[in-house]
Amino acid sequence: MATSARRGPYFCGIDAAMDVVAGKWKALILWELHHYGTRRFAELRRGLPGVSEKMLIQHLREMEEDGLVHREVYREVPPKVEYSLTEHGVSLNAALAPLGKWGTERMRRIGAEKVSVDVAATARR
Amino acid sequence: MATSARRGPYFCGIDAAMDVVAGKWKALILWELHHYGTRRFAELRRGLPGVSEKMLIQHLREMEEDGLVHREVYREVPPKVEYSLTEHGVSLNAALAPLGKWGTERMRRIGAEKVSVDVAATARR
DNA sequence: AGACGTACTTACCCACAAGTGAGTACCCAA
DNA sequence: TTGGGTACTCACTTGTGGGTAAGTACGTCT
Repeated sequence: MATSARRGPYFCGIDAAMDVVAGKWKALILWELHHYGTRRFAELRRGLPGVSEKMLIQHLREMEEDGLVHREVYREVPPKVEYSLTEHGVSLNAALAPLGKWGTERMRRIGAEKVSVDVAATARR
Repeated sequence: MATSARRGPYFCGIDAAMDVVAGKWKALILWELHHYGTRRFAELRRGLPGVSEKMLIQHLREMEEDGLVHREVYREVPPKVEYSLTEHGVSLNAALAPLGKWGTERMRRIGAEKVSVDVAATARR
């Protein structure tokens, strides 16, 4: 089956961290979960404009395997699943903060634009 | 021609930073250049066991385009090219430090091993 | 009765990141 | 004269990350 579980050997810590964050949407998922604390599948899908259901699930599963997110299933009539960050997910998110700051600075430098839909969500925090 | 130059639109700062760091060897190149200050092409190749010449050059060129590394050519009999970090490269590397720390911690947790050759190369200087 | 919402799974496809291997032009040491 | 070192370029191939679209099982809304 596809991806995940490289689990080293790594060249260094950054390599190990990147292995876990690599994937088009993982950093965003991390950020969403950190921001909202806990989110349902469909909420995440709506929060990440452009993500496909396949990739969302795949990434969530990998991040669960890597111990970054917690998956809570409620056996209810309309299915309900809640995702949240584990302590490792939280600490990873914290470790990503300086990188995010650098990236924001870079966006300012090169005059890159933001994805519009996200702006609303970001502006509210 | 291949890669590079996505230049947004980005979802957020992390997205923008990842765009620049994405690539199998970029973080390692960053680390090497930061560690040694300035390195020649062949030195980098030897310092990153397993990298192909094609990828090394490709990544170096992209990082140069992104304003992370400086390329100094000496028009000498045996060609000589020196690579070093720009101030943006240095600051990016600094922003990656917490991530590296997190990754190292994760390696300890899951008991991942390091690539051996790198250890020797690092120890030697 | 049909559309829509929940949370997925499965199959198929393609673009591109990355690997392989050879070639270039020049010089030096054995 | 063969081999190795400098720093690349170019053509070809492969692996896979990610996209698209459909199906599933159940329930409510209109």
